[in-house]
Amino acid sequence: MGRMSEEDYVENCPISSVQKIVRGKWTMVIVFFLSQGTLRFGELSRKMPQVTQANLTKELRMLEEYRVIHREVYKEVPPKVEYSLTELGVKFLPVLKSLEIWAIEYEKMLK
Amino acid sequence: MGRMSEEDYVENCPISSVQKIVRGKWTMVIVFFLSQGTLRFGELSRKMPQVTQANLTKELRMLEEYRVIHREVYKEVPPKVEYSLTELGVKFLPVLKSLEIWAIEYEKMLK
DNA sequence: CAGGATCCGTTATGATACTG
DNA sequence: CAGTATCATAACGGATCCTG
Repeated sequence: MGRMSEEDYVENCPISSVQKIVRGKWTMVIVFFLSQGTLRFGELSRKMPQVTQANLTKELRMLEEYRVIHREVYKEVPPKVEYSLTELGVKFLPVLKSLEIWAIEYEKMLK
Repeated sequence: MGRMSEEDYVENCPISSVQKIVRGKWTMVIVFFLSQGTLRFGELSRKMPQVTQANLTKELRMLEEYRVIHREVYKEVPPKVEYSLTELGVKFLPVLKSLEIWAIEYEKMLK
């Protein structure tokens, strides 16, 4: 493959393929929490009280579909579902970190 | 400041303050293009044919408001407006880079 | 307990036409 | 050239109730 022209960037650039993942309102927060270890749905939900269960479910399903997190269902009563980062999810942590660094720069700038 | 508890993350974490910037559908693409140099509205618009002028304007205004880009208006006829990255915008480039790295990992994973 | 289903208002985005 | 204005639609986000 040759050099990518600027004109093709929007179509071909890798970022556009993952943008829909990053754009989820809670994806990064979810990844952050799961970076500290496996969590059950209820635990995650309690850490993010602003998010309704319906929306949390939606985001989790999206992250699962994109293979950022893993969903383990235990066939028990009462039901038990655990979420954890996949390998791909772990590899996302540097992105989270660099964004955090920028966020700090951003806050400094506001003063 | 002491350690941030997990429970406070969503409210206090720096990321939430910049999330709305990152979440813009075209913000990262705009920043990418401007990282290569100043561009006029029309030039940028031609590089992103998927985006309507109206929406491009909105995103540019948002990025300007958040001080990621600078908007220079020349009082001429015909009008001329140039966009460029601010210092803060330049500092965002590592984030873009780390996301790109992850995106490449992501594509590999799909095979 | 985990999350599915539904309703519904708010944003986001798009197409198109128009203007200083 | 660099937008605005208008209208229409789609996606998002929240609240509420339901179920294996």
